Amino acid sequence: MRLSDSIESFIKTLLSQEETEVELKRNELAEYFGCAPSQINYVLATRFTLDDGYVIESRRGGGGYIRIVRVVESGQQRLAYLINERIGSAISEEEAVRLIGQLVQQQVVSLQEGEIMRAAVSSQALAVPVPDAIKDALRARSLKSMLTAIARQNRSAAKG
Amino acid sequence: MRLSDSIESFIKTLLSQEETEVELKRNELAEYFGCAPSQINYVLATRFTLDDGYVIESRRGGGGYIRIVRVVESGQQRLAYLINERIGSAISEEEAVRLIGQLVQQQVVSLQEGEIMRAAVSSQALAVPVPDAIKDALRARSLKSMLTAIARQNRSAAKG
DNA sequence: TCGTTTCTGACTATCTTTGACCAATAACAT
DNA sequence: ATGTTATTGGTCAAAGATAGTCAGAAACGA
Repeated sequence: MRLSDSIESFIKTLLSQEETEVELKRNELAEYFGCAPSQINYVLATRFTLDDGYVIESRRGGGGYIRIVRVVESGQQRLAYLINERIGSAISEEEAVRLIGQLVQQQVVSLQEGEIMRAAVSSQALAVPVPDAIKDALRARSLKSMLTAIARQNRSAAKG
Repeated sequence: MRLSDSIESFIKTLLSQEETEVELKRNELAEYFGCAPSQINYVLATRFTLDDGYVIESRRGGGGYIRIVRVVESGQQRLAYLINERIGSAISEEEAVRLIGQLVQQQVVSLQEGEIMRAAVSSQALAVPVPDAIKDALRARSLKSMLTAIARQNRSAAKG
């Protein structure tokens, strides 16, 4: 078994016992596995991405840490569909507004939350000198990122 | 737990019991925590800034002191300040996250709304090939756009 | 073999803590 | 009143403690 796989399972084991998040020290973990600290970053970058349903938070300096939070839950099918399939890598403002409107309609998000998301992907928000293709990509990323945050919130709200 | 974190909680505990301000002696506090006096300044500078909603006053010499005052503003005032003065034309992810956290703390926006905004301005959301300077500009526009949407919602909610 | 994935190490970035030196104010002596 | 000294707090740069990045080597799989 590869080192990366070992580290991946190790972290997933920590996460699977009721825990939705785990905090660790990069150097300690590297020490434990007898590898370079940067190996930990590699594992996180390749197996604990947002698309995989994880969010990584970290802090440097004394008392630094890496926190891994599992965010995807199969219950939020609509959000999961939008995030993983529907939106893709680029989306126009019109499409985005339509999808957001549907979410409000279906009461997946509140009216105000819908307004916030609309604002974030509005052409006004993206009024900087970059090609339209990049704006569409930005819109897709922004939207998916927000929807993932919502899915994560719903999940922790459901838990308590 | 870090020393800074301990000192921060200590001060916040003093502030949280009905008290809107607290006065202390830098040297005594440093003595109590067994650290260099300048450590106190570090904690104040990093965790009790105006952005965090605090004002620091102090005096040197015999009977000198440091006073920490928690500032109270209405949600609309806070939003207006952020939109018109604080954010400006560019903002880093770290700063944005801090400001959003403060809004949640002050209950100007809900936790979920905060998460949505965080997601919108996250580096993951902005992971497209443009210079950092443009990302910071985008972030500022996006954030102000969202905050404006919130202010507008609040206004119409107050009226109708 | 060739392209992809894994792994490492040097270099960089960030956060914390300390200590030497500076500045302001109060207390005191005259 | 004025000058001197004691008593505070302020600043800043350096050291220490973590984590991040990236180019290239090594291993792997087709």
